[in-house]
Amino acid sequence: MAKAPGEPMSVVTALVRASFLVNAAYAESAKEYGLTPQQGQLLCVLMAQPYGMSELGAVLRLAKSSLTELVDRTAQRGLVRREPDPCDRRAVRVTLTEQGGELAEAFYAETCRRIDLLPAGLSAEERATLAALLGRVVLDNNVPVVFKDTEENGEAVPAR
Amino acid sequence: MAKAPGEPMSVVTALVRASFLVNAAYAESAKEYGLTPQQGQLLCVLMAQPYGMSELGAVLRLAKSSLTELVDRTAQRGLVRREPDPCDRRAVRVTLTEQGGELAEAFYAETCRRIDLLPAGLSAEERATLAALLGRVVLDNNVPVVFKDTEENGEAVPAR
DNA sequence: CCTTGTGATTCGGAACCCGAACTATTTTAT
DNA sequence: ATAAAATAGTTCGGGTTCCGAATCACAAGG
Repeated sequence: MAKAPGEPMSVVTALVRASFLVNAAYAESAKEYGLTPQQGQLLCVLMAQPYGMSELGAVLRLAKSSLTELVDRTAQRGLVRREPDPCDRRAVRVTLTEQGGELAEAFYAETCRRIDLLPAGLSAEERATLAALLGRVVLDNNVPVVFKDTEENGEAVPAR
Repeated sequence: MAKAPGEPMSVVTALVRASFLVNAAYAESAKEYGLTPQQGQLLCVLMAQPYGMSELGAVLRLAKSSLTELVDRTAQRGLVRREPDPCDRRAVRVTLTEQGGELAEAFYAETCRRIDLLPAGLSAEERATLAALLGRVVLDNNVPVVFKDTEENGEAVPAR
């Protein structure tokens, strides 16, 4: 049966509902920059380095055809471009254009700002604990780096 | 600049990447039941009670037209139905059919099982702490109940 | 040199998203 | 009591996203 109101939330429910919250903040941030969430995610992934399509598809967990079209649409806007792979004439590498790089940085910063507001009700120590635990879940499950980690996006967890 | 490998992950990055992880598990669970993630989410929300379209749209954070079509598709499959609102002839109420209720329960249980595996590398105490902190973030941000909370989905946080 | 495997694209089909406009009904103002 | 305004929900046009199968070009292996 459903829990009584005062009863604490399970970790499963907390993860699902937190995900819903983060998705909404991410989508709002993307919208502010005239991006769709998928385009925003593509730009964020490419901030680290150019990627081949196969690897990019693995990182984003998309079917090959889905990725081809996402890259098509994003390239159409001048934000990314396909470059020939010098080592393999079948392959292309996807990289940010100058315009795409600038938009990616701005979108990334705004997304960091918005997401950083979500745990505002926690103390610094609680934030650090949350980051440590959630970070371990992320690492344990080999989540690809769909969002880079820098000092600029919220204070880092103090070293142990 | 990017952090050194050993440096802890920020709470912002942890939230975004954890969200990616949860989304993937959710989508896999939906697929196993022949549902799309959106249909699964609709079913989960309706497990609690029937909803009017306006309230349902608010909970799911969808435009009115998006919800109309989502309900159309899900009703087409016999999983939900629209009922007239006895108090307001403009309004309809969306409720689960018997078939939809059964599928919702199965999908919900499987999703709980999958999500419950994600923090498997944490101790029971760490899970409780994660649930408490993430739960507070969820409550602080007024996240709608897009996923119900019962004793069955992972152990609850011990009472304080 | 031929066969197999890989990288990426194309295609058909479906789901999903939203804003504007519309219809029916309820609520509010006169 | 009637008209105007607001609300509930649907329709429509346009766009994004998803995927499996099929295809072509190229690389690797036999």
